[in-house]
Amino acid sequence: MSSFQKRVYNVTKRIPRGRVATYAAIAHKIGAPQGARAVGNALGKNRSKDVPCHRVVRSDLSVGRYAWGTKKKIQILKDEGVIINAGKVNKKSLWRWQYLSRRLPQV
DNA sequence: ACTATGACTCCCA
DNA sequence: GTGGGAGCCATAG
Repeated sequence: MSSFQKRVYNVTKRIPRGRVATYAAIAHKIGAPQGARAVGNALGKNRSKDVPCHRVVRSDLSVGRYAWGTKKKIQILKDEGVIINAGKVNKKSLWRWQYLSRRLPQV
């Protein structure tokens, strides 16, 4: 596994249940601010349950793709409490990295 | 080394 | 809101 993939997975693992992050935000977080597409490639290869790749969405807040289907991705997110309207996740569900060391803000 | 591909994004009409 | 086009960068072949 490449070091790029490791970085993507490590950051993705830190997204809490009930929150989402964007491909672009992850790319930026790992020091590749233009690498959103590469992040998608890396996540697309993951099949491990340890990496909650269903919590990664597009910048426009539409859900995006998923190895087991978009339907499944939406279903899991809803189960986790993420509100989805007209195919887009609620802004309030966006994970903000700067809150990492604080208590989870109310959604 | 080079080309093609894609779980993306931005910009403009 | 929508659709097309270009730019982007890690991978695969």
